[in-house]
Parts: sequence; C-alpha cells; structure tokens
Amino acid sequence: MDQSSTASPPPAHGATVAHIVERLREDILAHRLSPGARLIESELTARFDVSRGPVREALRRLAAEGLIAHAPNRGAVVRRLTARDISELFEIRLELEGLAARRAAEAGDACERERFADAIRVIFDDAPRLACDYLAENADFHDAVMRLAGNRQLQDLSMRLHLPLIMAQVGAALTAEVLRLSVLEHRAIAKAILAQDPNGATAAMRAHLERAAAFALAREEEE
Amino acid sequence: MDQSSTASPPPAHGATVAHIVERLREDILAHRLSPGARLIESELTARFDVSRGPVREALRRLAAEGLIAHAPNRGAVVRRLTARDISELFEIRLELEGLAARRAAEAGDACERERFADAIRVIFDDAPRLACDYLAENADFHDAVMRLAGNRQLQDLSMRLHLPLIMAQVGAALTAEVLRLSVLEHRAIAKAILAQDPNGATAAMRAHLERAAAFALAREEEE
DNA sequence: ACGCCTGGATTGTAGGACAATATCATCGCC
DNA sequence: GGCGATGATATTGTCCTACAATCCAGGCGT
Repeated sequence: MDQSSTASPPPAHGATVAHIVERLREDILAHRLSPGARLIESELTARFDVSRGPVREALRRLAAEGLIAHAPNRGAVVRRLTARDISELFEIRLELEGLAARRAAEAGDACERERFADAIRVIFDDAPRLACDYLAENADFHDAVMRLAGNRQLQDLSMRLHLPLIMAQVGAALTAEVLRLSVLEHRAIAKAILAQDPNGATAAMRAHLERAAAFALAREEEE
Repeated sequence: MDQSSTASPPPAHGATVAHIVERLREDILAHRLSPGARLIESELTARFDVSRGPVREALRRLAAEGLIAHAPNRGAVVRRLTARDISELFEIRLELEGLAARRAAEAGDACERERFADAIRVIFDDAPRLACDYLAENADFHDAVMRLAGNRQLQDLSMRLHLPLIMAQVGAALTAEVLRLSVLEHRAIAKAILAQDPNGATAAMRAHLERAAAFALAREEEE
C-alpha cells in the first residue's frame, strides 16, 4: 500500500490541501489508484500525516473536479467513466474545441500567435513518441489552442471534460501507429490556425476528435 | 443583517451542508447578497448555528459551482461576472445549447418526447409574465431541452454556465416587451424540436441565445 | 431460508485551540 | 505634512478529540 508519497516534505502552511490533492490526482491519473478504489479518510490521514480536515477538503476538491465520486455516509471512490460518459464527453469536446480552434484561427494579436507557435513547436518533431510523452504533448497542444482562443471560461470548462481521466483509462492501448496519426492531425490543426483559416481549423479539430473518440470507445468496449 | 433563514428548522443529520448551500445560493441569486459581499466563516457559523466544518464545506461547494470566489487567507466573496465573463459564457452556451437542441430534435423515444411536451406546456400560455416567473420558466425550458437531448454530461456542464447568476445580475432590467419576445423564441425552438427538425432547432436556439447575449451585454455595459 | 438485530467501520458534525497570514491604523522619520 | 515601518486585529488554515448517525456484514432466532 505504499503510495510513494508518504514521506515527502511537509508543505508550507496553506499548501496542505493542495499537496494532498496533487498526490491523489497523480495516483489516480497514473492508475496507482484504480477506478472503484475506496478513499478512506482514516487511511489518508495516516498516509499524509494530517488531520481529517484537510483530507476531507481534498476529497471535496477532487469530487468537484470529477475525479472521484462521493456517496453520503459511504465515502469516496475513484470514478470510473462508462462508455456512455466517454461518448458524451467527446460529443461536447467536439463542439467546445471546435469553437476554440475557430477562435484561435481568428485571433489577431501577433504576440499571442507567436507564443502559440512557440508552445506547439514540439509537435513538429518527427521522432516517434512514447505513449506517456504523447499524453503530455497532447494535453499541452489542446491547452495552447484554448489559450490562443482567448476564452477563459472555455479554458476553465475544459478541465471538466476529463481528458486526462479518459486517457488514463484507455491510454494504455495507444500503439505507435495511432500516435503517429494523432501527431499528424495536430499538425493539420496547427497549420490551419497559423494560416488564420477558421473553417479549416474547426474542421481539422473535429476530425481529430472524432477519430480519437472512436478509438477510445473501441478500446473501452473491449472490456 | 437578518437573512431570513436564521431560525429555520435544523435539518436532519447529513443535510447540514446542503442546507447551508441552499440558503446561501438563494441569497446570492435573489441579490440579498450583492456581488463582492464577503462571506465570513464566523458570521456564517453564528447565523446557521453550526460549526466551522460544514460552513467551510458549503463555501467550497459554492466555489466549485462558481457562485463565489475564494482567495487564500482572504476568504470568500460573492462572485461578480464581468462583461467579458458574460460574453464568453454566452459564446459557450451557443455551442452547447445548440447541440442540445439538435440532439433533442433527433431524440426518438416517444415517451421522452411526451414528457418534454408536457414540461414545456407553460410556454404556450399567452398571458403576460412577471419577470421572476419568466426567469423560472426560462430555466425550466432550457433544462427540459437538455434532458430530452439525453446527454448527462451536458446537463452537468450547463450548471457551470451560470445562467442564474447572469440573470440575477441583469434580470432586473427585463421589460414586458423583451419577455414577450423571449417566449416567442422559446416556442419557435420547441416547435422545431417537436417537429424533429434538428437544423431548425439548432438555428432557433442559437438565434435566441444571440439575442439574449446582446441584451445582457447591453444592460451590463450601462454601468 | 428468511428476516431481524447487533456490532464494527466510516462518515458527519461539534467545539476548542493555535499558527499563519492579511488588513488596517498608528507612529516615527525624513 | 507625506511616507514607510510597526503593531493590533480580523480571518483563515490546520490540528485534535469526541460523539452521533449511518451503512454493511454477519450472526441469531424463527
């Protein structure tokens, strides 16, 4: 049961809750805690050597993020996304990221565009990627698009679409071929955005997400 | 400072937090607590006669909902939406509710369609509305569309679009004429959905929201 | 077998205490 | 007299202990 974080440096005052949230989030997204695993307050107080207050607060934050599910008097468990959840989330992502791609392509500020071009430079690297590297690259890319789009509410909302959680659930099945295809799609999106082609950017983003959704659902139904 | 809820019946065990959240939400949405007002833990413990635990938990839930803003070591204040916030939120609503209208129009289940028709019956009432009645009717209508669309994640997300908060901030300026127009737009959306016309439903919903956004922003900039 | 009931595990809430931090008013210095 | 340092106050962050309420499982009698 050693979760690799028992003996970490005690964080400064005011950072206790954030620290617990971070550790638990890492554990969930890295599958050290499997979906359905119970998170028991007394165990967590022992593991992090803090009182129940911060533990309860951390659990509430994770619940608000959607990473864990909470039942009254029965505690929290790591959330498991159903195939339906994943399908519905991708349907929403299609609209929201499609919008983000459009706004990003329309963005006029030269400085922002410069930063964007800089942030996504890595996707033009031709070297094959490891699955975990691609996961980070993918998250960064979608973040960069959202940022260039300039809609803060959209950025906030994208956190609720649980992309990391989906990836944690289906990401293990990523093959080199799928990775290569995804990178190519990212480049197509990036080119349309840099060419200030809103319709093209939207279309490329939607195509990318439709393929990703199909892949995720196929993987999910294999179980 | 009597917030009208001090002496309410103490809720059953396990409902304390929910009770506090409800009361504060009501106070915020009814403008009994103005944007920027501070929510101080010690005041709330006194007002509701509970300990700090449930109060802190309630504040956290309201923060997760986006109704209050939270600063470290400085406490919580009632959130004030800027014109930019409102504009961005409507841009997102346009996409999400447009999608919901489309899916609702495509929904095949006869029983669900029946329930929808029943839930929105009130919008075909020709009597003029009071502003507060329209607010409830509007929320119910959009909820009903979301429900018929059958995407649960979409329903969850719609809570984060802060329609009630926006309405609380600009709703005071609703004139009878604006109300009448909105009701007509609702009917157009409903008709397209019941006629199973996805494109028409999406277009009608987007038109409705574009007008509402323009109205809200105009009102907001008057200050 | 079936349902009741008891007991352990776990969460929900109370209340008090202290440390850390922010806020604000006052005071001294230039 | 204005401006920065200093201290008092208010408020939040965390810890501790205790108890009530609830859920779950397993034993009991019928």
